[in-house]
Amino acid sequence: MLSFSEENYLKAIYHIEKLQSNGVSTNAVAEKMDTKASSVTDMLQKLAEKRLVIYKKYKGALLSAKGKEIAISVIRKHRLWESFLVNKLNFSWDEVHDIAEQLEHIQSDELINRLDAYLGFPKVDPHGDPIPDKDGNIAKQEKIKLSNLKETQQGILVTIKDSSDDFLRYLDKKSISIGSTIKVIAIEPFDKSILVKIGKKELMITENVANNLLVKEI
Amino acid sequence: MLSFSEENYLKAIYHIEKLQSNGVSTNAVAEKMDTKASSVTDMLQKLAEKRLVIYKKYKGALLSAKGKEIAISVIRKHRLWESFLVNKLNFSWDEVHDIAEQLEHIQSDELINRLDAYLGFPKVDPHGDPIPDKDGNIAKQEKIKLSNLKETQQGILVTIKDSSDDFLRYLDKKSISIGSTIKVIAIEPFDKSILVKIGKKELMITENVANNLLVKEI
DNA sequence: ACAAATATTTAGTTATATCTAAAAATATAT
DNA sequence: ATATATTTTTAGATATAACTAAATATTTGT
Repeated sequence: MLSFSEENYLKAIYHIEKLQSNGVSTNAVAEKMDTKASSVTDMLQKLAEKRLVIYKKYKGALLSAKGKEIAISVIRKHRLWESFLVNKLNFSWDEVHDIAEQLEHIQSDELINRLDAYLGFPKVDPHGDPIPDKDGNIAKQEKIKLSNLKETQQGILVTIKDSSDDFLRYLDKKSISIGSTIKVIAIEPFDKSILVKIGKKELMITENVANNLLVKEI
Repeated sequence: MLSFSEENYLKAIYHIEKLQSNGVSTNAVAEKMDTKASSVTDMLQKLAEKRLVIYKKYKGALLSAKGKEIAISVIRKHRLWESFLVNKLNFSWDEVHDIAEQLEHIQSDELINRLDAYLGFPKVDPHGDPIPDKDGNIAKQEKIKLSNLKETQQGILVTIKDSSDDFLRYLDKKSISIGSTIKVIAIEPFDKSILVKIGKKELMITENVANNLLVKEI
């Protein structure tokens, strides 16, 4: 059985792999895990020994099939627990991350499969991210950045890329949440800021904000 | 913040304290935790340093007010999670212990209080044990051993003292479960075995079994 | 009361997961 | 292409929570 720490490393590597197709660098993992590069090297060596990553000195790491399977199972647990917290315990979607970070390490396949059933086999979590099924299959999502929409197009907000507290608070203040329908009214050519309509209100957002809002086009 | 291990020690000491009013011995803790006496000594010294137990060399340990508070909060979490697993996810009450042992260490007051509300503020868990409230108050339960009942008396099974797998399987096979109404038909003077009636069936149980079934007299 | 048995503690070891500082490899820039 | 900068690894240290073996304290039985 793996430690919390090992599971967290596998999860981090998985997420980084999805962004860059090449090997995952020590530094990238260190940044994601908020730890030191030397600690990452130690852990990569250990995970390589356990055949969970393929690791070449100075060349970074990639998940093995087994490592990927474990990473996905942790992500499945994380997203199902987030769904539980929001849908059953009425947390708001920006409060649940830290608790789900703990719950994702609970070991019991039976538990997580029953939780899945109890929630009605949800396809996406409260942030709009897809929930892997029992066999590790993940439904592909057509998500594009809000900044890729053209004037008059609209989308449903499905994912927040930057999940820093500051950004989550900003969204909350502006009443922007997962599921919101957002229409692009006008794009300012000078700084790419965007005038959008959310519900009945019009709002100006920066390009940076628009890059961190992923929508499903409708 | 305390480690899982520290929390488990506090919980073990709490349970042992309830049985013997004097100081909790190193050996008693070692047996309960399935570890070595020397490991217990190490931990008691650490917990004493953190003012969570009062510890005197060779004299055993007692929980401080703070230590007791933490122990009770862990027990509250354990019992609420067991209630969730049984009442919402349809686990049977003999399957939930190991999962609850993990869930009891999740850190979030908000989570546990919302879970409590979601479950309807239950007073007892699926084993019949009382659930401490948010402030650490535990309702007293009038529980007596089935072996203390006299002929013709009856009780509702509220707690299983011995929770070994073998015993739980025995009870399952005999269809004895928390909430069962048990009537004492006759007591054999020779070996104190008891003829009981559970539902419509009569059944002979040994004194040992009767000592491990705690009932609320009705 | 004292020897034997039992319980407890101490000392020293191991494994995990982290860190800092220094060394080594790789990438970059002129 | 070579010096400089960056990245990565190694070596050595720390903290936690276990363990074993040996030492010490307490309890028990005669």
